[in-house]
Amino acid sequence: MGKEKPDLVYGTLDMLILKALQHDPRHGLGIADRIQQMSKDILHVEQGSLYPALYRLEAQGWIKAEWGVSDNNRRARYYKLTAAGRRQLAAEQEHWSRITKGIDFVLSKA
Amino acid sequence: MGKEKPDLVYGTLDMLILKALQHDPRHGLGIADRIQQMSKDILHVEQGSLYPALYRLEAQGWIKAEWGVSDNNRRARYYKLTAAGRRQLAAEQEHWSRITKGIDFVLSKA
DNA sequence: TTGGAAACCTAGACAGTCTGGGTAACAAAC
DNA sequence: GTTTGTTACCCAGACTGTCTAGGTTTCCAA
Repeated sequence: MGKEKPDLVYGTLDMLILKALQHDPRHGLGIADRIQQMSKDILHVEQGSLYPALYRLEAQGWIKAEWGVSDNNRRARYYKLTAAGRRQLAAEQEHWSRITKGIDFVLSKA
Repeated sequence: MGKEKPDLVYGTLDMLILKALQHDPRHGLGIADRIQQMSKDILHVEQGSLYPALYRLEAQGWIKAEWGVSDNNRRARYYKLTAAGRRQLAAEQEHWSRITKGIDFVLSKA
């Protein structure tokens, strides 16, 4: 009943998507599934967050899209990481680890 | 030049404020200073984020305000944690650690 | 008496997420 | 061969939290 907190941290989705594409290209729902799986089912990505994020990332030139066919024989848009995307991923990880370190300093005060 | 990433993670401010009030009451700017200091200067809280957050927290009944006088002899609004606020802090820390664990699972994949 | 700093406050813009819709295409069941 | 379910994509609108950029009042020091 209570309003549950989201299972995502605002502002981290772009980073997670880039990470999910690190090795192979994937289509939208495949990316969401992969994030959920990699996070051991802790994180969950809604479609209404996913697609806007993908457009953002594509507009920034961090991923590139191409139409293809999914395992289930349906048309699907495959995204793959660009070189700039790789750099961006590194930068975002860097930033994330820095800030979470700050938060953890605060939280760990007795 | 480049648009710097914020030195705060969206959605964590409430938790940080509650944490900063854990032991003693403090006034607004004092809370911001304390967060910055506890985080070893990694985090920084803007006034335009701080005050709205304080009203939110007060409206939720997690903190309680009282007018007082600051060290510098200026009038200041001192906030202190309520019992509900303490519970809330615990819940938010729990949630934070759960979600960041998920994110770290994702990021740590080779 | 002017200036700076401490402390508070607010409006408006903005970004990212979520809810809740929707379409199209294929597969399987009947 | 039509219905039903699933996969995959898409979008509008609401909402939340943060930031920018203003502002006021009060105190202290030059």
